[in-house]
Amino acid sequence: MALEHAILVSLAEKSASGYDLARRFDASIGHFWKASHQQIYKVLGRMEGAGWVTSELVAQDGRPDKKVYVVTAAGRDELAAWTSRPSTVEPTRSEMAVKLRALPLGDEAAIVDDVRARRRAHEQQLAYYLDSAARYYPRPDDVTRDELGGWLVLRGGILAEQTGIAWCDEILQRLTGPAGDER
Amino acid sequence: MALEHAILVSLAEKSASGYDLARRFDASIGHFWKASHQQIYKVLGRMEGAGWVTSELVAQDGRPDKKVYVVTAAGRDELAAWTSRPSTVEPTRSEMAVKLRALPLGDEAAIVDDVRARRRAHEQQLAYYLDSAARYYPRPDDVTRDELGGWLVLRGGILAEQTGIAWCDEILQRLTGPAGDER
DNA sequence: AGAGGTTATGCAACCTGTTGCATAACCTCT
DNA sequence: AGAGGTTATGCAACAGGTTGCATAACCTCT
Repeated sequence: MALEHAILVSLAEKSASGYDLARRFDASIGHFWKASHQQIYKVLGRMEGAGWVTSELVAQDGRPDKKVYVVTAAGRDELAAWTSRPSTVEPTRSEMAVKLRALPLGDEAAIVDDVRARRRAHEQQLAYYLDSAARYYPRPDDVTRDELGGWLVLRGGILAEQTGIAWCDEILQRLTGPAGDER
Repeated sequence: MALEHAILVSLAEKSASGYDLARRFDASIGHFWKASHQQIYKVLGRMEGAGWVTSELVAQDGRPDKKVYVVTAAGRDELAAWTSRPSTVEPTRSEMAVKLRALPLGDEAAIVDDVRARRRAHEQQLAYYLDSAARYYPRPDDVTRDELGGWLVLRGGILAEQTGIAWCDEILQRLTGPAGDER
């Protein structure tokens, strides 16, 4: 129910083709709302049917034609209306939590490896976010009104990754002991 | 791909009917893996077909019969095998993040209200977790091997809720100013 | 000319989960 | 006897998303 709106936000910033959107979702917005190109094409079709966007075929040289989507007035209205509706809390789904509960029934060494892998993933993502923050928002106190949303989203990402790392550390300490953080 | 395993874990702790499981999912495990009763019944049927569980009709007095599910050896094998497979990172989906990016295009007052509501929800959930921690794990350093998983999951919940509150506070401070945390 | 990569769009089949509804046994309260 | 609540199981239709595949224009490298 919200991929539509994530696409509207992205298109409102800059009109784009399905392919462009898929790449943007791989890079920035996608860190907080994943979508495959198939899903994006499908939803774009639905959105065009609803009159939220219009498309225009653009010929390019050196590469195939593309279909550029532009947000309509109705699309902007829908986006505004959506922001004024209370958001639904997305259900938590933590595979890690289920695995932890399965500890006495499963392969503890493999679970420890899995936690280590998750910790590495969190660290990598955190490094990426910190780099983005330093690059795009060098002076956080001076962010403009237009940049504010992006900055706050990035802050949320940073906080979440740091928390993920802290949780993994607590788990590893309990499972491998005080000397278990070697390697 | 993991509701099956959440159910196996729950059934391994204690055999139960679909109805019992639905209530457990409302209470404890469900905080980390939501499931409706319809979905639980559907999956239980599939699991019985796969031979992971068997069911037995149990007559009760004062209430309708129930179908009690018991984990089989194959079910335990599957659970063990699952724990040794690396977990897939569940895609992040933050409606809040999308709304923040839509700030200049939407209804800012409504978004602020929404953040406040989320903050309250996080606080409520945190209070619930802290209460559970005090009640079931009064001495965290002494948790037994069997309790360890449950304790670590609860810790993850506590950390996540605290982070959620911290993020909301950052957002509110930026959107309503230093005096905006009244009420 | 052919192989392999990038840009670009899309369909079909499938899986998971949600929403809404139906059924039924049994209890308590009026 | 009837209304309303709890316990208990389940189906059908739909929505959202994933996986796998197909197509095609165009580029560069061999």
